[in-house]
Amino acid sequence: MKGQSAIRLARLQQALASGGTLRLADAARLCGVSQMTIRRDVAASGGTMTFLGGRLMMAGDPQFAPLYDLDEQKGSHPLAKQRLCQRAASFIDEGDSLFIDCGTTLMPLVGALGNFEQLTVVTYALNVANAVGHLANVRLVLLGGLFHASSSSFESDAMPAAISRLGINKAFISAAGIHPEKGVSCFHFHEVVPKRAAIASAGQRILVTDGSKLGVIRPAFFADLDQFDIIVTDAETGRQLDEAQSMQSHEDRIKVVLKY
Amino acid sequence: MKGQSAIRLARLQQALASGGTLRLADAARLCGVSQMTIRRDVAASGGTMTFLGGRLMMAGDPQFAPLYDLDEQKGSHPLAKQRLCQRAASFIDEGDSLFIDCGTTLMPLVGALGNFEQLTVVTYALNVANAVGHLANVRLVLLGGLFHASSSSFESDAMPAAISRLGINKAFISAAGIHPEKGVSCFHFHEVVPKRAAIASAGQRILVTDGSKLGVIRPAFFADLDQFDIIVTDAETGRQLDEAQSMQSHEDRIKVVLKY
DNA sequence: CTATTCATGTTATTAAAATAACATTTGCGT
DNA sequence: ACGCAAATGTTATTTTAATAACATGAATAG
Repeated sequence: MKGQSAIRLARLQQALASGGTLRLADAARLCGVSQMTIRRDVAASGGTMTFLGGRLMMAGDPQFAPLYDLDEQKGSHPLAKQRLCQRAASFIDEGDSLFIDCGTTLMPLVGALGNFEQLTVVTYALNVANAVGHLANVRLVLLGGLFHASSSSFESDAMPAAISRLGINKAFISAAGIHPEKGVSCFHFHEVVPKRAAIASAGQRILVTDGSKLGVIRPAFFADLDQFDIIVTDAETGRQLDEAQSMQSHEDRIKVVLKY
Repeated sequence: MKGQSAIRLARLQQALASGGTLRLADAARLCGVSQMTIRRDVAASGGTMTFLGGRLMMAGDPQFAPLYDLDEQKGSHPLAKQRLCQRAASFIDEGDSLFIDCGTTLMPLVGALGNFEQLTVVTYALNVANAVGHLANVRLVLLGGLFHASSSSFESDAMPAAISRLGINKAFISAAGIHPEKGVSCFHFHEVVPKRAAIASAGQRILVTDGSKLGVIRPAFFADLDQFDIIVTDAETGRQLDEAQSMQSHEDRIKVVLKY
C-alpha cells in the first residue's frame, strides 16, 4: 500500500478536470474512504486542489480567484482597473459592436455591458468570452484558433479576414507597454495580428491602460500612439502623454481621458 | 430610499461579471454597508448570486455546479456519463488529434486526457474549451464564431474549411437522439455543420451516448448510424442496436461497445 | 511472531459561516 | 414635529466546516 493517496488524488483530479465541484461527502464516497482521508490527501497534494465551503475544486482556477486580494496592496490596482473600465464604458452606445482585447485590464468592462439593451462583442480571448457568454443582452463572436494559455487567447491567421468581415464599431485595446515615441507593445506576438486587424477595421480605437505601463517596452509592438482616437488612463499617465503630444503638431493630437 | 438594494446588487453583479469571487467582507466594503446587508441583498435577489464558503459568486456558473447532485437520483446519470467516457477514452492513443463535440456528455472525457503526454483537441464548444484549456499537455484549437448559449457552442460557416485543414484523428460525437433507421439527431441546427464536417474528415468516428437517447428523434439530423466506426453506449442500448443491425447485411455492421 | 510504522477511521475541539433575533437609524407622510 | 415603516446595524445563536487528537488495523522488518 504505497501510492493509494496519489491514486485517489488522480481520480479526484480527473473528476474535477471537466470543471465543477465535488462535495466532500461525494468525494469521499467516490474514493471509498472517509472524509478525513480526502482532507488529508488534498492537504498533502500541495495546492492542486482546495476546499471551499465544503466543496472540493481545482485550485488556481481564475474563476475562484478573489477579485480583491486583501493581502495585496489594499485594492488599489484592481479598483484602478475597475475605474478605468467604468470610464471606458462611457464611450459605449446602445447597439454598438465592440472589439474587446485580451488580458485582465478590460475584464471589468464586461461588467458594464449589462446596462445596455443590445450589444455585440468580438474577442479572441477566452476569459472575455466566458464573461460575455453569461450576458443575455450581448451577442458574442469569438475568434477561435490555437489556444495560448499564457494570454488566455487564440491565434489564427484567419483572424484579419474574419475581423474585416465583422464591422466593428469600437475597438477596446489593451497593452503591456506604452512609449510616447516607440509606440504600444504587448508580450505575445500572436496578439499582434488580431490587435492590428481590429485597429484597422474599427470605427473608433480606444486604448485602455493604467499608469504602470507608461515608458515600458514589451517584445511585440503593434501600434503607434496616434493610431488611437481615445486613450483612457489615469491622471499622471495622461499628463505625461499630453506633454509628449504637445511637442507634436496640433493636428495629430489624440484625445486623452484622465480618470482621477 | 427605494432601490438601494437593487443598486448594490447591480454593483456586485458588475464586479462579478468578469468572473471571480468576492469575499463577503470585501463586498460589504465595496458597497459601504455591513456584511449582514449584503447577505440580505443576495438572499432577496433570488438566485442570481450565492455565497460559498464566505465568498460571493455568480450562481448558475457551471464552474460551481456540483458534479453529482445528491438531490437527484443517486449519482446514476452523472456516473453513467463518467463511465461511458472512461470507456470512450480507451480508444485514445498517445499523440492523437481529437475532435470533441459539444454538450455535457463528453465533458468527463476531458478528465481522462490528463493521462497522456501530448494530445490535440479540436472543439467548437466553450465548456469543452474551458476544461481543456487547463491541461498543459493538450493543444487546444477552438473553432470560433457566433456564440449560442443554449449549447455553449459556436456557429460559423467557416468551420468545415477549418476542420478539413486540421487533420483530425478521432472524432468523439455526442447526440440528443438516436434512431436505428432515422439516424442520429441533435437539438440545434447550427451544430449540424461542425458535426458533419468532423465526421467527414476524421479518421475514426466515435459516437458516445447513454441509453436515454435511443429511439429519440430531435429536430436536426446530422448522420446515419453506420457512419460511425464505434458506438459507445450502455448494455441495454447496445443490445437493441445490435438487434437492429442484425437485420442488415454483415458488411454494414458497426462496432458497438457495451459499458455495463 | 511481535513490534513498529504507516494509512486510515473515529471522535473531540476549534473556528468560521449562516441564520435568527433584536436594536438603531433613516426617510417619509400626516 | 411626530410617529410609522423600511432599511440597516449589532449582537446572539445555531449550524457547518476545519482542525486536532486519539484509536484501530493492516503491512513490514527484525
